[in-house]
Amino acid sequence: MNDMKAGPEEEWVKSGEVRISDLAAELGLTKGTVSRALNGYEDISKKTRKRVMEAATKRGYVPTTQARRLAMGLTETIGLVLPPMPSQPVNTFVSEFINSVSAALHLHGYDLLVHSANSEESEVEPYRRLVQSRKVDGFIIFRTNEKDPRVNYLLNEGFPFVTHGRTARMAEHDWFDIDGEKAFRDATSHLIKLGHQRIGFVGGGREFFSAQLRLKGFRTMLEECCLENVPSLEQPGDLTGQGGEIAAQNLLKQTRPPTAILCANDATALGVMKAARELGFNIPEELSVIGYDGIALGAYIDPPLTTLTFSIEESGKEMVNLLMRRLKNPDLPVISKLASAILKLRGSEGPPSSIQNKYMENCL
Amino acid sequence: MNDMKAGPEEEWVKSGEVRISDLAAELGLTKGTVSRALNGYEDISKKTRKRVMEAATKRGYVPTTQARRLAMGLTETIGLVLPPMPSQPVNTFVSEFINSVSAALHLHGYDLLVHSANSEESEVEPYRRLVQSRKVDGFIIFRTNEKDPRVNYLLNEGFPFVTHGRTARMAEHDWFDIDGEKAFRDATSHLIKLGHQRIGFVGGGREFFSAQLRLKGFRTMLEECCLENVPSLEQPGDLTGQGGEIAAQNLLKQTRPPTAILCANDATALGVMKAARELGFNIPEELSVIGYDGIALGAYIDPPLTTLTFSIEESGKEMVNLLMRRLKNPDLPVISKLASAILKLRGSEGPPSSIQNKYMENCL
DNA sequence: AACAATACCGAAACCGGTTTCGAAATGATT
DNA sequence: AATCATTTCGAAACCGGTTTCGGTATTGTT
Repeated sequence: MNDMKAGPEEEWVKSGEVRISDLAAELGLTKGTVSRALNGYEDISKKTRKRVMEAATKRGYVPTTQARRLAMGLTETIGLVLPPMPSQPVNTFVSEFINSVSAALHLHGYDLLVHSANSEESEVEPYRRLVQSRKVDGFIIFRTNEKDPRVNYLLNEGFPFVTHGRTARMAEHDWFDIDGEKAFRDATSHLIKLGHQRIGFVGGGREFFSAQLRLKGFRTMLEECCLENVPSLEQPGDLTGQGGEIAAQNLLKQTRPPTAILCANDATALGVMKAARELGFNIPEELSVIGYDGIALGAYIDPPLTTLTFSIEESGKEMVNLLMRRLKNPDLPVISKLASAILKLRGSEGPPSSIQNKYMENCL
Repeated sequence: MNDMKAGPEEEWVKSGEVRISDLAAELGLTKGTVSRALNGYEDISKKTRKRVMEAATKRGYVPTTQARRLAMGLTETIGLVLPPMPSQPVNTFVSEFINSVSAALHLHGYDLLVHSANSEESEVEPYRRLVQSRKVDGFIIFRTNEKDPRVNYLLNEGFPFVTHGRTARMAEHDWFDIDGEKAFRDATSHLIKLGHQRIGFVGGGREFFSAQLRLKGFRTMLEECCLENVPSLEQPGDLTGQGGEIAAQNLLKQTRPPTAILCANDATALGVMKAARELGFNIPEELSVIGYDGIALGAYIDPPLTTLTFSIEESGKEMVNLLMRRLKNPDLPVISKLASAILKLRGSEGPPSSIQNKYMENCL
């Protein structure tokens, strides 16, 4: 720029080819000095700092991440291990979550390493490998189980992590979660206010803590409204569409089928709706269905699926905040954050057709 | 193990705390020798190799990835930049794709770095940063545009990458793609054989090469079967549900609406089905709908969505294979791989109700 | 037994940065 | 002008590995 007559040998088109030693040699300094100048050390004169800065931008110098990280003894990388995919993935949660986590990490100068789990090996194996090879500084864990081997392993190692979802040892680690219990209280209350008295519930596997909490919210609200808790109306599920189908058949073939079904997630709800259609139940006239997750696709089916939804972006952000705090100071007391889901009414629920059960007015 | 009387100071519970220099000191060797022993060099005696190996496993030595990579001048990491999320993501492609790519990379000892794109900056900016900071050895790119700035940048830099989807410069880089043209010829042919003569098409944005190829397949088959190509039956879309709704309204409000609609993807098809329902069209009796992507959710709606589907897992594997080949030998000629989609009949298509147009028998 | 060939390992440079320490140069103080 | 405090930078160690080179010790050959 400052000397066009220098000719083409002055061009530095290819990026990333200049090292700190090149800069140092060019400026007649040592690489230590150049490094300190670039990193804002106080023992560098304004003049040389300016020289260094200008040369760096002119030559397009960008420090080699690997070398910097090795020298500083950190990886600036967070690991996220994908659980083995269900055969029929219906949820966009994972990609949205990865997106928001990655974006939030980037603000802190951290990278996201995504690892896939091999279903043939132990669940903790990927974590062990990443820890031992020192590829990451911490983990983002989601879809926790109540007794989670990953959590146990990392707690034992003293390795930083944050979970999306609670565990049996939630008092020992940072976590973020959606208040599924409250969400299902709300949804149940909504159905009761509509006049429903026989409400079915399709849960998730026992291993998923969150599904248990949703069931708890359902039961709590039933009790609060003086409605009987009928065991046959509580069906187990597996958070998949197929599980929903089976559960719905069990519910709807009963002599007194429920007039509404709460589902532990949207995939389950879709299965329930499919089975209901096949058994001749009109939705929402003869059967109300409510899901959980807020998947966008629910808006395009007939009728659109009423669901409990929450901000995945916020989840990602909050979890990253928790993790960054932990990395900065490992000795801080554990903290947690509970966010709430909101009931998104879209049309798959309504008042029961035959008000054969009188509404119990002693409960609001 | 060999001396339990040594007491607890012989325990090495915490993993990843032992360095190669520790091993060397313990064995009375230099770290260079230990390194060569572990990496299978020939100039190490069987005896010392055995000693080193045993000590390594006993102490749980795992080399620090950062240091190894710095020394060897490679990152063993592949970058994948997520495109800015649409406001309403309906597709599980991304998470499945990440999963399969990650798994395939792992087999080669590579990691996957997932980066999110900031919609406020240039599309190539994330790539530039990752290249300059030398965080990755190559890229996996998906959802290509015909004129793709990312491809232009990386080609100019001479940086390795593979695309999922073709571009205008596909002769210059490795790519993997689904043969969307053939897929839509098949789908169109299927509809024609069912008796349809007025077939609508809802495309994607002009920038998506793949959407253009699907349109081409549609047109080709129409021509092959001597059916008139009616411009008003070709509607633009944007690969979203909303776009599908608008396009369907444009199609179905015509005086002679189509009896079938082909959609550039499943999200669009869902929007089309929603609009059709609202306009009183029965599917598939009065309107056939076919999508593309094979999203699992399509099986749970009413009627289940007939779609063109392909193996995302295979896509990921193949792309990783292409990229690994390129990294091993950058000077190899570019190659590409075209996989085919298959028509998955699920029920959203059937013969047109009123056979008002006689079937042209001069075409099969 | 003398010599050449081979096996085996140590020493040291290197990857590309960061950070500590001390010395030289500069400025301030008396 | 001599002394002391500051500013500014060079030298070198370090992070944790890999890889080249050369020198012994051992073996094989005549």
